[in-house]
Amino acid sequence: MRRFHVPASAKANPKRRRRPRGSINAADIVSGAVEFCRTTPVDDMTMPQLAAFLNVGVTSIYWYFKSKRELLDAMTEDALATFCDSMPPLRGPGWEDMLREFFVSFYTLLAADQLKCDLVVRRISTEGHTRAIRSWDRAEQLLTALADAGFPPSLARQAFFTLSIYTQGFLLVERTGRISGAITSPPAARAADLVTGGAPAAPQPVAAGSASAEFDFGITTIIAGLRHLLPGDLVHQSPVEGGGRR
Amino acid sequence: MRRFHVPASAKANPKRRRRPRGSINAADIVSGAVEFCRTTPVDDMTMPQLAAFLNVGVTSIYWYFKSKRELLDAMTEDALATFCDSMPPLRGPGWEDMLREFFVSFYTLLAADQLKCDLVVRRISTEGHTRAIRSWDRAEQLLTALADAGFPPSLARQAFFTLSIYTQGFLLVERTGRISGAITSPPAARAADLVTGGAPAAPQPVAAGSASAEFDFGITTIIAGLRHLLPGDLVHQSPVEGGGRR
DNA sequence: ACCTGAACACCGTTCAAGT
DNA sequence: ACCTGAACACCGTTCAAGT
Repeated sequence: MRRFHVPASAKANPKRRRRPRGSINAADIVSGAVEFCRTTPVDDMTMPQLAAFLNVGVTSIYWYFKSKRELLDAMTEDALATFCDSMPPLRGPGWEDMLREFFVSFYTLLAADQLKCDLVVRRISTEGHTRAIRSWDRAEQLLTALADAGFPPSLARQAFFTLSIYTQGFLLVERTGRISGAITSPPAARAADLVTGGAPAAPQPVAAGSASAEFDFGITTIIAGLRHLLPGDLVHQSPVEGGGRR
Repeated sequence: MRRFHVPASAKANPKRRRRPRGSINAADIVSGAVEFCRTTPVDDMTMPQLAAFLNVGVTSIYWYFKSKRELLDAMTEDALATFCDSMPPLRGPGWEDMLREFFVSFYTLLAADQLKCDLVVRRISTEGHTRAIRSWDRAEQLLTALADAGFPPSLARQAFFTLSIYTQGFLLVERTGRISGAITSPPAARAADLVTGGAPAAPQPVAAGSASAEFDFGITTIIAGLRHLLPGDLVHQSPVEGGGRR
């Protein structure tokens, strides 16, 4: 008997009343979106969903961000800032420990935070390479330390780049693995299985500890390889005994 | 004066006439989709767009694939098969050259084919690790060769895994870099630049040759690191003499 | 059995107001 | 100036036929 049909999905929460003028701002939207993504993967975040979560009209978001892309960029900026802040200071006694600790922190921090991982890793590769380091003092310190250890600057940058790619690759592979978790098609499992190498033993559910052990293996291997490229080529001037370098 | 308004977008090409019974099949759809993606990135492929390209009703696709996901899986299966076929046989005289050639081919093949890269790299990480190799004979050959060279099986698998992660990481970073190419917001360029390490000199347009040189650096470094883990530890049998653990 | 347009619930974004 | 619902063009998918 009703005259016009309003589909349930179309009318955003009818209880909500018009908000007063200054009741939201860009920062609130970003932090709200971050909070929303503690529950839902960023890729599934939707403007209407976010608006409902924030208790605003969808259109209001567009007053502060002219597109979803721009909002995501702001979230990324945010994630990047807190990520950089939470990276511990460098402290290894030698360049090898410094490198290892840096990238282990890098990995650990992002592996523990799904949203930060999605945002930061996705963004990281997006910019030019050379000027990248300049904007992050911790990274620049690392390069300086490598230079002090005897690496020519271009070698130091390549070393950093290699470790960075490996770490990002590890995170990305872990992430996409998590997402598409259980693949639907059992008949398609033939060529589908590929390259990925081979985890220790666990067939499917890779334990957190084991993933980290696998990560460490790569870092250790790369650092061992870098040792060879040191111009002085002292390699590791006594076998192991001392527990390694100095 | 027309009685009903049909929006232009809604009526799929009006010239097209109903197709006869057996005029399409799953294989045609997959190969058509692959052809379509020579022009458009997979991520932008749309069911209506694909249908128009194939000159079928959208719904017809759903007769053969019950979802877009399933179609993409079929395309991936396809890409994986031709990718495996085009991997050249192993031939390096030693394990080091074999590893290097394998992963350089891996990289080169996928770097040259946007679609294959998107599909294969995305899929690769999706499956369990251990059984992955078993399904690809070339990979299994490699592991056998590593075993012959003296690597214990679990070490061989970890070595393979590390190189694989690095290669995938490199491809992914290159790919996402290409996609979001020119970022919209110049003011956001601050913390946005991060980690990525530092390409030789080119500010933005990374030359193909330079990317490949960067890739090679990482492969070489990792292989050099692996040399140290050989149990016999002949390393390069002079400077280090005793070598390390055991 | 195979092919199809209309329709549905959703999305990102814009328009044209309301305050 | 800031907040808003209605509307638009699109998407993936399903329905209810047509042949």
